[in-house]
Amino acid sequence: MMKYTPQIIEKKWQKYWEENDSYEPDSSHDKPKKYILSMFPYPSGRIHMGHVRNYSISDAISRHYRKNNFNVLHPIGWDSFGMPAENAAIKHNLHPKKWTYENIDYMRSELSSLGLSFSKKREFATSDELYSKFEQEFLIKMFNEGLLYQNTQSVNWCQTCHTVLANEQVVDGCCWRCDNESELKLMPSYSIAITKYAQELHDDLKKLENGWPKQVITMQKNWIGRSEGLEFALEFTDKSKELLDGKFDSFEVFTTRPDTIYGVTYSALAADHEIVNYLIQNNKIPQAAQDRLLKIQNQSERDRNIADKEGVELGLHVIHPFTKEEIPVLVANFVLSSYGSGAVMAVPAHDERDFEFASQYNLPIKTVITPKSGELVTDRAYTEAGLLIDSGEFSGMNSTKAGSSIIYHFEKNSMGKRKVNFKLRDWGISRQRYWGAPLPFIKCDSCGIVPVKKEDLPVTLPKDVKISGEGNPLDNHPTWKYTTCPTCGKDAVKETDTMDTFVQSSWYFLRYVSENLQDKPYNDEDVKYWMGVDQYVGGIEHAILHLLYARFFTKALRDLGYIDIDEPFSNLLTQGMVLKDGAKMSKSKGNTVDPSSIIQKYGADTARMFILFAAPVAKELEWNDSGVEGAFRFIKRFTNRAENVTLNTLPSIDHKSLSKEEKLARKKVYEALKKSNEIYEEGFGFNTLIAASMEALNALNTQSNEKIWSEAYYILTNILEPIAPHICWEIASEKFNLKNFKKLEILEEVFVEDSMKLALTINGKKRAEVEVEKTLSKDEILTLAKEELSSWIDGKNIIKEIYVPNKLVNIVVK
RNA sequence: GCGGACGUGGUGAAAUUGGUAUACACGCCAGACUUAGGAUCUGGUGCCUCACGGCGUGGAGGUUCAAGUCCUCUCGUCCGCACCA
Repeated sequence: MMKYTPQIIEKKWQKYWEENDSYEPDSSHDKPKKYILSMFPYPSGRIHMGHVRNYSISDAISRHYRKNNFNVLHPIGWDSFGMPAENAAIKHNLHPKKWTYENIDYMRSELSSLGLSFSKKREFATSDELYSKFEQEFLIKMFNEGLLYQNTQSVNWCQTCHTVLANEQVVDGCCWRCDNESELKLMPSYSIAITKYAQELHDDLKKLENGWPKQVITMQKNWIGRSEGLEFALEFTDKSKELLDGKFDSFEVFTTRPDTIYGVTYSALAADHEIVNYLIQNNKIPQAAQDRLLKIQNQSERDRNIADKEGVELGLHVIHPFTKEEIPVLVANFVLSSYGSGAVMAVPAHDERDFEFASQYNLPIKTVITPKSGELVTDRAYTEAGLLIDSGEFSGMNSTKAGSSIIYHFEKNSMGKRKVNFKLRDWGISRQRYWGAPLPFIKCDSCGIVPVKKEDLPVTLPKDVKISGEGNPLDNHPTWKYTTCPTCGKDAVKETDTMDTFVQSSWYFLRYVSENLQDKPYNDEDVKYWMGVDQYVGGIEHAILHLLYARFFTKALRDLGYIDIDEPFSNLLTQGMVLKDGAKMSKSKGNTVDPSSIIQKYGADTARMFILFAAPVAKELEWNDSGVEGAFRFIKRFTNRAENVTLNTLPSIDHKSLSKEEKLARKKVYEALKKSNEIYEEGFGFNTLIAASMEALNALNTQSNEKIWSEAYYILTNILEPIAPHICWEIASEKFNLKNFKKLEILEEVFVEDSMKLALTINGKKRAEVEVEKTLSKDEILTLAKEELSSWIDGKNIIKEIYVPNKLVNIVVK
């Protein structure tokens, strides 16, 4: 009897795969390819169950396609820049680089204990200087093409730590490390002009509809926030122009509801609109109003979101473009300067915010849209479409038609134009950090910002660095930043900001397509062959940021002439979280399960099988120790029964001559094979594939035909190999010399049966079951059914008789 | 508030085109083997009922010979966005 000893056989096969380079892709491009990618890990120190789930899924997919004769690329690497390394440096006085690369070594060994079929020769870390070199080349190109720029913008700043905080590092308005309140500060920083691609990023979501989860597409759509409308200028009255010293004649507003334009009763500006700033700087409004404006200006985004509506009168008026009435201009705290033109036309009768604001400040409310049917309500804003009233020549039109007519009118008379606006903002990539990729620019007093010369790349981090948590370590370094200007040769300083780590993860999938080239990031032929990623697997938490940035980078690199694809990830699978006791596993909650201890106790195959069996891949997975035991027991049983295999090849079997049990066993085995072909095409239902395999083993146990056992293991070790590779390699090599690891044909004959089971139902309710020969006619079957069901029919009228072949008979009685 | 997803046994979950609800597993119960069992094997297990039978996929209606599946309304849970004009 084969004894199941995962600790021994798993080591054995891992060593074998390593020594034979079993999972390196072919360098030739002859075969059809599959690029299977799991989101690369941050080397935090140890792997967690989320990693196990992620890589178990991508590994199963990779192994499946490899056996089906695809050339498979399934790489792994490390997203290795980032703040935890600096925090470790502060806390434990470790150099970030040492901490990071030691973590990588440890996690690499943890991952290999899972038996993952990674293409290891392409492994790299994003903190490798070579990777930075190519990335810096991309960034310089972006800079030269105007896709990367520097400006001064408002950032989250911690006064205590003297550093900029990323949005996600501000927790409840406070610095996540020192807990002091974070504030907004104007600082020079680098931004990538992702907004130039807003339209394409929006439009190309259509191309992903079949390959990406709907939810992710929706989230990206919302984030990009495309909206169509009308942009036009509101002109000041002469008196107001005078107040503004003739500096401003008008300002632009944007609306998605041009049909409501006759309902405009006031206009609102953002608190930091340039006109408002002019009024403040030139002392044109009372001190009290200025104070309130400054207060609103300095409010953090978070405070602003929860604040009540607040307005400040400016004493300015504009002229309504149609009615020529004078309407007041105010500052409203809910108007954002970062969206549209930072100013709105306000229609209180048909916009909730405008209504609330108008009620609060006693501004007029003028109804111009009525519902097509039903009563018009006036105690709140009516925001639906309807019919226009009191709207001059547009009265009587419906909203949609009026909207386009009004835009047409504006365009014809050069008063305004159709406009598309996006919520998406440019991507600020400056971080005042040490452990990040340096920005390859030099600041020169005479020449401004100058890219580092190509031959001087990469710009690398200094090794000797003091990381105290205060200030920017690169800026504080005694010598690092001093250099000379590449253009004029005068003294200059290097840029001391480093890049957001999302820059590295925006193109790592391109680096994998070639094997560690030293002189360029990748070969063009390799990109052509391997891209796009056929299956991307990762957590839903990256639904917006990473996936949007990577999509953008792909398009930008395309336009810069580097690559020739539009979208990087053809298919996306977002796995669910791993929970314990109903909550996400986390150290602070103390509900973690360490993958390594599970592997030690049960083996990697058990861990992998449990995690794929316990829930559908996209759903949350509740960790359950008894469930793990169940997976372990199945693998043990599967191993023990292998003793019934006596033939070392696929036997030929005369199906017709088999007993009922034997036929059923074969059918279950081939059903599992069929399932295994289906799930990789659609849905990745590993849970049902494993269930089908369990059913097959249960059915096999009811008979003892050696041929059937041998055939079954020939097939089952093949289809379970992607899930539990070690034990399947062990059994398949022992019994079949691994000859069964290839595409297997489905024998349709095992599904052909001469009899069928029929449910006998009365009014749709199952009352009996019969097994009948398939040769019986419909009438014979109905007669038989009525006999079987006589006790239910007697004394009643039969109204209808329905026979569905292979399924049921339904007799309708009254 | 807006948008999306989802509600099936004690638990995780199955269920082609509408066609036998609860596959598979966990747990539980009983038995076998055993010095022992938290190992292994066998059988049972939706709920109510002694039984006949009845009821069952969040709830209420509807379509249909037939509804977990389709339609309408409703309740609940989760997720995302959240003053974007």
